[in-house]
Amino acid sequence: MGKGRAPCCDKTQVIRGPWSSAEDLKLVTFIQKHGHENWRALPKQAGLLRCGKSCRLRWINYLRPDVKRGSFSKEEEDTVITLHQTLGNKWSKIASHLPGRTDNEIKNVWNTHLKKKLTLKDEEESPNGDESKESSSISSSSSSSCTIMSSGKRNLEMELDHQKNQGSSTKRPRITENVKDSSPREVSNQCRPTNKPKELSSSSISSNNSNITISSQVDISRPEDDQIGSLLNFSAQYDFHNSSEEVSKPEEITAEIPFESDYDFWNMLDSLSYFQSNEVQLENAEACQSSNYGDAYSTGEEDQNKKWLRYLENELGLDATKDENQESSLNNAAETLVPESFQYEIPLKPAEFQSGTIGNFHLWPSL
DNA sequence: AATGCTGACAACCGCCGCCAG
DNA sequence: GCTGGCGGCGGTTGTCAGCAT
Repeated sequence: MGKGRAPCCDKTQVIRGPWSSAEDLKLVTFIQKHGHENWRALPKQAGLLRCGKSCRLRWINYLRPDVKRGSFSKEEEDTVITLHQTLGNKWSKIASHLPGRTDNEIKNVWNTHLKKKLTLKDEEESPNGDESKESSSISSSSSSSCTIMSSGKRNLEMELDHQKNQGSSTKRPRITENVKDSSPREVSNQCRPTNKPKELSSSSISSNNSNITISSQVDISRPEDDQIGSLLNFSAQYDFHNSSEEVSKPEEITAEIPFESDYDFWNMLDSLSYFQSNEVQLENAEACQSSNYGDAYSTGEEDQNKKWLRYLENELGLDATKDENQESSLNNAAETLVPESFQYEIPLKPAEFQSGTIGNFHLWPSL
């Protein structure tokens, strides 16, 4: 009534910007337990000082267990290009054809990579400077683009291959040496283009598994960066396969933990000294592995949850083995894992992350 | 070594469509 | 049929790592 649309949330009462691992932990834990029937109410219920939309985006684009991360394969890129010709900027529709890929990710890939490639190709194909060429290839649903694409596609594929061999090969995952925070940028390093993309797929035991295959995307060259990703594999107690509806009914637990493809990953973890020195982490890693084969689930759901939560803590670097402070911090963190309590506070200024700690929490192991 | 540029991507913003009341 | 709330979508921005100079 003359008021206009009410804002989705009070901007002054919510945290904005990159998500901390503590927030991720809260969100994942809450959704795992309660699902996400009401995004607007979720932040308050989960003890998060975030906008519901922000929670939703964070979950869908990053925390959701079936999100496939890492560089796009040539097939995926081709699929995006093809679908974009017919669907235009309907990223969500395009994403629906690429299991595990989010609309945001596809949009980013298109805007930063594919669009330029197509433009370059078109210019090469039509050096006469036909003004229509660019729009025909880039424009969303132009039917005329099919002609150009059909002729340019082979070149595009070659170029994509070339680019993979050159561009991606020189890319390095971003180093978290001096961790400012646990923002997605650091966490997402797990799947940045690596110098051995082929190895990634070959290391996957279940790359053709239509089920969750996030693990196959893990950049094994930086296993320590895969903390969130791997924990989310493990956290997939529900059948997350059905995208956004996956956790709406928490009671439908399938106890499915698609972790098998991480065998090499865990072997690599074993070879890392700092992990070797961390008994808790190894213990939980082993528990995680055994859980994959169903062993751990014989101990009951509560034990599963505890194991998962402890694993979660370690994956997030909430290392309890260092000293008493950190141990008590772990206890505090564990409390936060029980959604009923919602006892600890998130608010953490970015500066607090500079030393790699959040308050008492040890974020990442220093290398 | 320092600086600037570029690419990549997470996150935000605002609009739209659906749906319940 | 109207209204408001909510989820979803697409466009845009901000930030930072890596690279080039």
